[in-house]
Amino acid sequence: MNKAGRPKEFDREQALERAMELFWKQGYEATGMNELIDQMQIGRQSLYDTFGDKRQLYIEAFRHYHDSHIETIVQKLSEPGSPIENIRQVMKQIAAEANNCNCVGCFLTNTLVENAQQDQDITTVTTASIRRLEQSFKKTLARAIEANEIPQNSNIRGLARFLVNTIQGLVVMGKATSNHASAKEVVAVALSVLDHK
Amino acid sequence: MNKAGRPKEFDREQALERAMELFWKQGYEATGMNELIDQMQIGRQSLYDTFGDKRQLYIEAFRHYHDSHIETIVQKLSEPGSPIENIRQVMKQIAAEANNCNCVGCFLTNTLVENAQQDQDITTVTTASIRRLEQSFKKTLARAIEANEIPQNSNIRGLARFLVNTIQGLVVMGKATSNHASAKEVVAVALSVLDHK
DNA sequence: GCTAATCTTGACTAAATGGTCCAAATTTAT
DNA sequence: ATAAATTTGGACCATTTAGTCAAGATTAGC
Repeated sequence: MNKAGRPKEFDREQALERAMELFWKQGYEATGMNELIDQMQIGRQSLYDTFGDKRQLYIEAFRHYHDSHIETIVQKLSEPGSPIENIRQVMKQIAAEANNCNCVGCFLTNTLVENAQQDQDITTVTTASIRRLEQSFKKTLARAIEANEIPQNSNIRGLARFLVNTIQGLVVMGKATSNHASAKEVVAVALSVLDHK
Repeated sequence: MNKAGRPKEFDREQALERAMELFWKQGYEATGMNELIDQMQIGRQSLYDTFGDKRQLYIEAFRHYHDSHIETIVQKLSEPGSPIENIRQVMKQIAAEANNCNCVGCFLTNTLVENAQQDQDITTVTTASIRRLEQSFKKTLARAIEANEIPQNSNIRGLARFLVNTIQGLVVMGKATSNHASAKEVVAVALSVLDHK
């Protein structure tokens, strides 16, 4: 039986969302617990009780990112209609987001670069996100073959990996140039590999 | 007149090389001055006298990276022989390096992700490196047109940006998968945009 | 040999870090 | 009402951080 005590005064998901925003903007090392406490608007002890330590909070924030952002891309790719058009739309949107005012890029990319290969648990979750994206593109490309939008003998695994690779590139390049026109040009060239080959 | 005092006991470039290695492996925030002093094998005060503070040292380390690594790529692209073959070789090499044991990726990419858009001076030097790469690819593609290796009407600026974008993607993906076969697949697809279009 | 300039060494500092302790507050179940 | 369970707030702590200070060492020019 749950002899539940005093209820939490904050919403767990909302606090996590705020933690994610801060980690996303600043990275793991550059973000302090005091900043997190301010931004999350919860007490210090509540934070530690609910999320463990900084590292666990970060991983939880990453999971939140995966569920709220990566899965959104997956869903858009699987929408009805032309599979290739879905891919086009997703790529265009990412190119636009990578060059908007915030310029925060992508939390997955940031985490891969800052923390993967240094922390096994983080490598596990980031790799899972990458694979999820890759599989999602692959399924969409398989549907494109069925719909006769690309040739029967297309190497869909290679194309899927290529598209994920292009996305990661776009996000990094957005930090360098913040040039939407440039990103659009890159997407146009990248998508040309799907044309009437 | 230079009333030169006691000479330095260390080699500036060598110390910088070692600082670069550490920043490269761990990033800016995760690297402490004590670690740097150990790795660089110079005294604390010598470090501050010679390089200023941590931030200036980092920027100097980045310049060192540019001179020793980025310029190497530029040089390989401009070597005599088939321009397209030069591009092929460079892309293949980067795909291999992005998946070697160290898995440190590329210092330019790391810096872009961790520090650009937060620090103006860093944004300046990283953007310059990206532009340098882009121009180098563009020149190589122009030579490819002259050599009739690609069509006269090729959009060489778009292709150049696309190739730099692909490189950034490869480095990030290397952190996620460490799968050389996958990287080779990506490069193959990417280079297919240069085929008999 | 003296002086001015530079480098080296290690002790030191003030601030910030991630994390803990504990008492008071608030809830549910009995 | 009371007891058990949980959350809250803030004081607190040990460690680490980037950076400084000062005294001694080593050089070149005079």
